[in-house]
Amino acid sequence: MLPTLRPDLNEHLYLRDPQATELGRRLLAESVRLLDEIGFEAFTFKKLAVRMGSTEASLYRYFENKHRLLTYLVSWHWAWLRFRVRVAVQNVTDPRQRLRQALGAVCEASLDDPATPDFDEAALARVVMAEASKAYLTKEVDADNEAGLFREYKRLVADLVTVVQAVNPTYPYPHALVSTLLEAARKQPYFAQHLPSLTDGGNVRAFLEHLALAALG
Amino acid sequence: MLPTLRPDLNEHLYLRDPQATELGRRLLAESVRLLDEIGFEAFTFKKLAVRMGSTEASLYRYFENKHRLLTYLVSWHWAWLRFRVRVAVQNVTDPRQRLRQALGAVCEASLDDPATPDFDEAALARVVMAEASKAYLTKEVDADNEAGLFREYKRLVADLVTVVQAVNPTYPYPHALVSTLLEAARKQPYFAQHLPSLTDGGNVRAFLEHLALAALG
DNA sequence: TAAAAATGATAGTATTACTTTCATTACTCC
DNA sequence: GGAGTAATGAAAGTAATACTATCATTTTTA
Repeated sequence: MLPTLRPDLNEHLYLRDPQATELGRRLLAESVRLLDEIGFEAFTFKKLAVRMGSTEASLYRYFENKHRLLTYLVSWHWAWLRFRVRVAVQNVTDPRQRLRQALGAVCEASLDDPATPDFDEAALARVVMAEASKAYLTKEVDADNEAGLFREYKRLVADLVTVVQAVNPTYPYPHALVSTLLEAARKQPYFAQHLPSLTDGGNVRAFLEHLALAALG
Repeated sequence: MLPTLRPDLNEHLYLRDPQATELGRRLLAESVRLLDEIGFEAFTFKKLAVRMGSTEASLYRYFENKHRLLTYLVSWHWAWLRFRVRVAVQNVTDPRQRLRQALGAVCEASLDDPATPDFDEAALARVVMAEASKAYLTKEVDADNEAGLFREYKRLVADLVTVVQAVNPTYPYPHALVSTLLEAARKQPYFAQHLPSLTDGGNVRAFLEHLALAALG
């Protein structure tokens, strides 16, 4: 999906557009695999360079640091998910059904798209599950936000808010509900895998649907 | 509250019990302030040692690394919060009212306890808000869980699950609901401060109460 | 008061997170 | 086709991080 969707991500996310060159595209694809394997803390540009047969210096020409790269990858995921949500709700008129469809898309974000064999979207979804919150849980959050680095996430939330508001225009916490649902869609599968006593073993989609529809009355 | 509550935290969290010595207690108190000021990524034992007038080597005798220290502090917060939840619901018999009281305690976790002037609980609550998820979002999550490092959080969830189940024993997702509410209780104020378009500016407690009671029917 | 435990001082290592410089290769536009 | 420009690679260097080790000194305790 990455090579075909090609969303216009905020240019402050990178130093040189990684989608514009072969090395940049390999950087993106390989970094997802490496992040998935060893996690953000152990990830370094040196390790990535060795793996790619490139050099540290070359990779630093694309991204200021690994945190920016993570924010870039996560933003891409949000852009891709927003697209999937749009597709899922199109041609559906009933507001509740639209909400159900949207939540379905949000929960199925971990499936790989076979149309893009060189890009492992399931791996990216796992990376997002484990690392996405590290993109904004930093002391630089306000500066990064000012620079527009979280635009894709905000857009996704805004889209989902309209879906929620169509169900109940008087509900007083649509933004909080949507961000809570999105966080839960990523945290609950993580808990199911690693801290099972924090969840109920299974159907995250059913949980979110029930929660959202109950909240909206 | 730290000096008075003194919960028995899992001994794998530390190398030497920091509550047992004066240096250990200063380590805890100062690390909270430093984490609050500069964040987990910039935090080092060297900086903390300089600030405390101690040495790096001495601090490394208490905690294996800064990640363990963070997990320790966060565990302490959960133990403290669990205590507050217990106090908040005691003598309340109506299940719904018990749930409201419990959520109130969860949302007011950021208030300082004036009984402990040397320990800044409001700062710890801010640290928990910004850093707590980094305690378990690592590649070591399974090993750490095996070692019991997340016991306090699980206990808090378990306590809240009983409160939830008293309201509606047939609700199918009590653990998922509780962990979602707890995450939201920390994320929503963070969003309100740094990413306001992801929330609805304000009453997190009212949002959580409405959400929980709606879900439980 | 002697033994044991805790702390401090100092030094050392491997790795991380970059930056710099310069040579080489590749692309591009006239 | 050749000149100029941009991208990459190779190599080296730096400051900070995340520790560990050793040994002397202070503090605690029995």
